[in-house]
Amino acid sequence: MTAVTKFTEHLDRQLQRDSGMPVAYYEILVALSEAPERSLRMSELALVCHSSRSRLSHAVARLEKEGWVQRQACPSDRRGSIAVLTDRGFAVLDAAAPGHVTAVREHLFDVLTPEQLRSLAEISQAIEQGLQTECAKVRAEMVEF
Amino acid sequence: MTAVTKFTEHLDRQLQRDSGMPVAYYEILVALSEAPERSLRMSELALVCHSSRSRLSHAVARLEKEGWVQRQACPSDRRGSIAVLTDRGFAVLDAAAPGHVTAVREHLFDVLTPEQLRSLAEISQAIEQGLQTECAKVRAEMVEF
DNA sequence: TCGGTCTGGTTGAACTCTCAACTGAACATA
DNA sequence: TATGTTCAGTTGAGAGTTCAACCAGACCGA
Repeated sequence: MTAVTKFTEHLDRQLQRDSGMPVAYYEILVALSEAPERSLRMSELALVCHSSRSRLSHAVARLEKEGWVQRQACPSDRRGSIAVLTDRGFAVLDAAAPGHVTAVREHLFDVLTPEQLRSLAEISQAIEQGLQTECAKVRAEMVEF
Repeated sequence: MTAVTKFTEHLDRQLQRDSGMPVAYYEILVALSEAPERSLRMSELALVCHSSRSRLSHAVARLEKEGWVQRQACPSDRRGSIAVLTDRGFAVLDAAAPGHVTAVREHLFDVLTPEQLRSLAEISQAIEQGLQTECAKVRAEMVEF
């Protein structure tokens, strides 16, 4: 846990300092930039970013105020709304990416052997699966009520 | 990162739901409970909890309002202040611990093989050391000014 | 002993996150 | 068509974190 918190804190500080945004917001921009048309429905975006609807809504509001993202109405479902990465947003992301990528490589990939990286991938997957079943359990409990 | 965020979110939610406190505060109580006299200077406590002074100050203020911790003046250094775990705080910790420990075992130790646990320990140490030198680098830069 | 600097700790403002409540649209069923 | 339920997303309040500014005590060289 110490390693993880130090690592994420380092990344967060780096990105905040150099690009004025927390990692969570950077990830939103990345997700949008990789999507077709640089746009995603809010719910999809929440899924991709492992974020709650509420959190994403607040975050996108901030990104929109910054002029990095725009919200559009969804034509097929009038409840929906679609977040689109603007050119300015793309430019900001483009400027932020190298520093972030370097930081990740420097403190994660460069300090581990290929063997350790393989092992870490397996470990992560095991933990994730363990929690997956947990989430299913919780959902099952919910249904009981 | 997905595994880590899901894992910590799960722990946080569990502790918040069952004991009304975030993991960060639980860790403060644990640190105090393990210290001699159940008390530590704020700076020591910050070190043990990997927390900034500011964060700890706010957190202890909240714990004090709850009646779980008390602040005392430090006799040897009049700048210092000492946080002491109260009996009520200890009782709360005692009640919170089993659930938290179970959650950690269930989703971390039980899903990994002994071999994977050993590997994870090594990996974590490597990452931490990599960041240690980084912190030293930053500190060195600071000195330049 | 006097200034300058460093250290321990606190504070307030700005920001992010969480949680619960809410709006409006879609869907199902009678 | 009316009614109840589910779904997508937003909102506001409350809580935690961060950052920078600050106070007061300790330390140190002249």
